[in-house]
Amino acid sequence: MGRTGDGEALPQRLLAVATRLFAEKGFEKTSVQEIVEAAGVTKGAMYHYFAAKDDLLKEIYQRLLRMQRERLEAIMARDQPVALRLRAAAADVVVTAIANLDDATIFLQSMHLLSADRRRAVRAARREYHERFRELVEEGQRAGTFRADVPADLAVDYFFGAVHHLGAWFRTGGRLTAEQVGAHFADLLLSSLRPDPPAEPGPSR
Amino acid sequence: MGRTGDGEALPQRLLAVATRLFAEKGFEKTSVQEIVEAAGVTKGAMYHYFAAKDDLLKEIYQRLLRMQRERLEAIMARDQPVALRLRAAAADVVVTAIANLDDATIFLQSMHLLSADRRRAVRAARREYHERFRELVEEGQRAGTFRADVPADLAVDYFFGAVHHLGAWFRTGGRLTAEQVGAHFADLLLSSLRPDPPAEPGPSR
Amino acid sequence: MGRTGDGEALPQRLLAVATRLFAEKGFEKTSVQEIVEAAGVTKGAMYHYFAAKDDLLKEIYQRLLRMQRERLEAIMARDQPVALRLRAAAADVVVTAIANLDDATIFLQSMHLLSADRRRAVRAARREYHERFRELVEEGQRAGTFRADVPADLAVDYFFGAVHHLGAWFRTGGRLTAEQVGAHFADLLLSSLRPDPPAEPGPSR
Amino acid sequence: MGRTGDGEALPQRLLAVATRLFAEKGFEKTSVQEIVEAAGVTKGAMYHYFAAKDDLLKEIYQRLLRMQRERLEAIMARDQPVALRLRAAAADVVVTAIANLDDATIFLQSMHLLSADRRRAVRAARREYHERFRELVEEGQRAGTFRADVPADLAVDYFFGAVHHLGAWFRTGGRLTAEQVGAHFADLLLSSLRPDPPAEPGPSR
DNA sequence: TATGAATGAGAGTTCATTCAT
DNA sequence: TATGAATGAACTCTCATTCAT
Repeated sequence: MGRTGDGEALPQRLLAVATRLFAEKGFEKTSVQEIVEAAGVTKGAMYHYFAAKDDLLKEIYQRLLRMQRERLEAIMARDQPVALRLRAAAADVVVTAIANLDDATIFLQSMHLLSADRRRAVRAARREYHERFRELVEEGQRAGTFRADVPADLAVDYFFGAVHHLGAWFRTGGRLTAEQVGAHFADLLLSSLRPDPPAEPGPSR
Repeated sequence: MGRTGDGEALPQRLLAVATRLFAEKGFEKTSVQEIVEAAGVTKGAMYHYFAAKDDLLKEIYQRLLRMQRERLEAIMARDQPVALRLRAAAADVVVTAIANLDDATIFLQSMHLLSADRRRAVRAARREYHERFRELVEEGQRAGTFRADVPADLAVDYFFGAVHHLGAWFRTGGRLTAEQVGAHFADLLLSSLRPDPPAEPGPSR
Repeated sequence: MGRTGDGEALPQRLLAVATRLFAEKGFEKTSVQEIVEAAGVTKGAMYHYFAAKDDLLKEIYQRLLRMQRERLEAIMARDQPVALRLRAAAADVVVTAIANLDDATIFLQSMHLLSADRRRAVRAARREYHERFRELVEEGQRAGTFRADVPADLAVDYFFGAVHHLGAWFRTGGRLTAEQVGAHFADLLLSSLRPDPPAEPGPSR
Repeated sequence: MGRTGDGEALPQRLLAVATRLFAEKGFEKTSVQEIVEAAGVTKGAMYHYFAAKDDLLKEIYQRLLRMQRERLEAIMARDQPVALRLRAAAADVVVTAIANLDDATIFLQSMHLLSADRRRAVRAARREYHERFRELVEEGQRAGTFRADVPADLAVDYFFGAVHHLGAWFRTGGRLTAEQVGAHFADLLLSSLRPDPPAEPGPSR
């Protein structure tokens, strides 16, 4: 069949189980044995679908990157002022990251464990994503909507640092909803890019 | 003796070597054997000073946290307007993190590998540090210097996310110096906390 | 059908592929998966024709032994002086071994991997073959054509050692052709069996 | 201590045990677990001395090659006619191979399992050894003691084939002693190299 | 203060084989 | 006649840690 009694294809089930365990205990502290036991199969079954434990990680990364990329493209294509598009994109990436907090946590904690080749590939994909984001910022800078004295890539890295860090403090059911955090983060980003910087001395060159 | 021919006490040398290797290859991929070989001693010597491999990690954390905490206290004690103190603190944490980028990288990548007890302890120390930072923000909010419609802790987490993420992109000798990045980050933080937020709809409750 | 598009019956194709791979990489380092992939089928198909991986080995052995046995019988049946028949048989076994060097290599390298039962059977078949060869030697010894102070079976083992070792050094396209090597080997065998051994002290008892 | 209660250093004991098991069951069918159990230690102890299972094989090879090489050198250095020296060398290599039949058996059966690098190194060492042997043959050919119409290297390969094959039939306590087999083999070699080859047609070029 | 041999538990991975379809 | 998902057992190797010296 290719299906088990649990109503989900085995590769997907293995991936779901692995995602949960990796987020809970970390990639290296999660043994293949634990994964297959949690999925109710044997190691051989897992190695039938995934050539190595690393592959599970790779799949999780690709899944997350693909989704974020698609959402960003959709937002960028809107017919709206650049500030609105950036705000929407920023809020959306936060909400999406929270909705897939396990994936995002794993991403952050485990990328350094990938083989050099894989790491390079994942980094390239992420860089490409950041560059799309940066284009939005630069567009606003050219239009005078955003201040131009902040390097666009620095602003983007600043923002994504905050996003990646969500897993360290955000708790579902806590004081703020994912949407509220998204709105706040977007607001902070937009505020920090407003022209007319504060009177205090900024960085001079 | 307590000193080896290399002019540094053995515990410190072990710590320095471990810091470099952990940052390079990750904590779990660095074996005790590699550490002692790089330090030019044997395992027994290491276990004489550190009860476990974990202890090296703990020491690295404590060293970083202690330093950051001391610097923050000194800045907070200044007799300056709150905005200046926050700006100074923000810029300083960036410069310090970059100056100790190995430590900061390890912090981020390996905390989930500590035993539950140790992790709790480290988290508590870091939370305390963040709270001191938050007090600055709240002081400014009460004084009307900073906008009050952004939760202070969210703003702090936002900022420290960016700081923790430095290791992912900052390169010594790159386009920007540590000081320039610190100034930019501080500027972005202060900008985002300015009163009269942008006209676009912010988050409502 | 029993035939694939490649114009060869599947069992034969599997055997041919396995022979090549076993000779290249060794029996144990060749996985069933590799064999079926190289043959362009799936595992199930192979297990339909061969009950076990061992069976492929058995077939290769039997094929080689059967052929050598048949050729030896034909030569022994000739109406020629015994020296000519032994020379012809010796040269032929060399040429045949070289023509089927993969089979011979596998024979030598992998026999110890067979199950005890199979190994016994293969050994018995080979012993029988060697005995036919020995009969030739003994016939010549009785007739005075060959020296009688060398045990016939020892001489045969000596010769077949050399034959089995061909795979270790013979290279097609090298300095000597298979026929030349066969002639030399036959010559060395016949020479060593000539009466009137050399003057130096032979083995005394 | 570096010594166990059994009065032999552990690396040597492991090597001895491994040699016996490899000869009995083959390298690949002997697990590391079996080796260490037979030696009465744990896996870790073995890996403390041997970086890999392969290393045991390498050691066995080197031990055998070193010994054979030393004996050959000693014989070649004698002040004797070349025929006597070749006879002595041939008889000695047989006796030595029988005295270390386990090593020799393993050599033959398992060399193809070594990594490419190691295999190359072992082959080079063996080739060098064969070349020393060949020099003896060539010396005799130049002196007219041996027939010159047989390529010296072919004669050497012929002889060593027979030697390598000893493990397939020689049994201690059987009809012939190691010394008798050595004498016979040497006799066969010398006989086959006698000048004035048999009247029957030899290989023509 | 330091050595390094040895442990013991477990890691990821491989693979011949089975079997429902 | 053939598929390929799944098993289960075994494999080599790693490693933090201990302890007699």
